[in-house]
Amino acid sequence: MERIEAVAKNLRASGGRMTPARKSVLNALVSARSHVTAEDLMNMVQAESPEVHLSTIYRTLDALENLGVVDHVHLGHGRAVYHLADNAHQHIVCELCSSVEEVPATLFAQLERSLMEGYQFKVRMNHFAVIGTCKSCQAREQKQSG
Amino acid sequence: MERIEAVAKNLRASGGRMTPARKSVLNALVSARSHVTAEDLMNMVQAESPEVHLSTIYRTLDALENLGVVDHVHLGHGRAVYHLADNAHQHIVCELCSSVEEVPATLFAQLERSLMEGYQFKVRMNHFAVIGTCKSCQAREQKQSG
DNA sequence: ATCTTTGCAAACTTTTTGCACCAAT
DNA sequence: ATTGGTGCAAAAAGTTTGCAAAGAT
Repeated sequence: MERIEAVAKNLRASGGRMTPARKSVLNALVSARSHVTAEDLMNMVQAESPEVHLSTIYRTLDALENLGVVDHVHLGHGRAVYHLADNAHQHIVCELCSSVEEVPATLFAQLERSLMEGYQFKVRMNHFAVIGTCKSCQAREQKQSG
Repeated sequence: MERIEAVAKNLRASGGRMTPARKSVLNALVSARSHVTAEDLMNMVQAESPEVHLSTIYRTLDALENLGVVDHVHLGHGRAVYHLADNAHQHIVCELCSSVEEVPATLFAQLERSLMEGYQFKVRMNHFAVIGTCKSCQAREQKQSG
C-alpha cells in the first residue's frame, strides 16, 4: 500500500519508525474506512498479530495523530473514535443507537464562519461531533410514546 | 429560592425526594451559572457540607438530568461538564486552554435545519460542544511558531 | 550502536455500583 | 413505616505510564 509507505516516510522524517504494529494499525484504519475505537482497532490488528497490545494501539494512534494522519472525536460516552484525517466530513452521532454518520463539511461552513467572525474562535474541523437522534431512532421513539 | 422548590415539587411528583445534598448541588449549579465538573460541584458543596460524597453528586446530577433540570456535555478529554438546562446557548471549547464560552443557539439554527432536512437527523441542542482554538490561544500559537 | 517502540503490568482518572444505614415522605 | 437517598469502599471503563527487552534505523 503506497499510502502506508507515505506515512512511513513521514514518520521517519520526524525521527520515528515504521514498525509491524504500526503498519497493522494503519491497515486497520484504512480498511475500516471510518470511526473506530481503540478497542476495535485492537481486535482488527490482533486478528493478524495477536501479540499487539492495546497500549501499543494507543501509542500508535498518538504518534499518527501528531503526524496529522489520524484524528479522533469523542462521542460523549467515554470512548473516543479514531479515523484517518480527512477534512471533508464531520460526524453526526445518534445518542440512542450510537450510530455514526458522516456528513459533508460544507454544511458546517457557515457556522464556522460565524464563530470566527463573532468570537474569533477557530473551529477545529473534524474534531466535533454533533449529538442527536437518527432517523430510525426517531421513528422508534415515536412508536413507543405516541 | 423558589427555583429549588419547583425542582423539589418536580422531584416528588416522580417519586423522588428533596434532600439537603440535592439542595446543595442545586444551589451550587445556580451560583456557578455555567459549566462545572462533578468535582467542581463537590468542592462547592463540601464548602458547606463536607460530608457529601462525590458519588452523591453524580447520583444527584443523574436524577436532575432525568428530570430535565440539568444537562451535561463532554468536552473531549474525559470529564463532563454540567449545567442547568437552558436551550438558549451552546458551548465552544478551546482545546488548548479548556476554556468554555457560551454562544447563542441561534448560530446553530441553520445547521440544525440542514441536518434535519438533509439527513432526518434531529440535533440535540445543548449536547454538543464545538472544539477549536480560542482567540487568546490563537494569538499565543502565532507568537510561538511565527 | 543507537534510540524508538513494544509488551506487560500497574497506575490513573472519571464514573458507577453494592451495601448497610439513614432520612424524606 | 416505607422506600428512596447517602456515605463509603470497591469496581468499572478508558487511557496512560514505567520498565526492561526487542527492533528499526
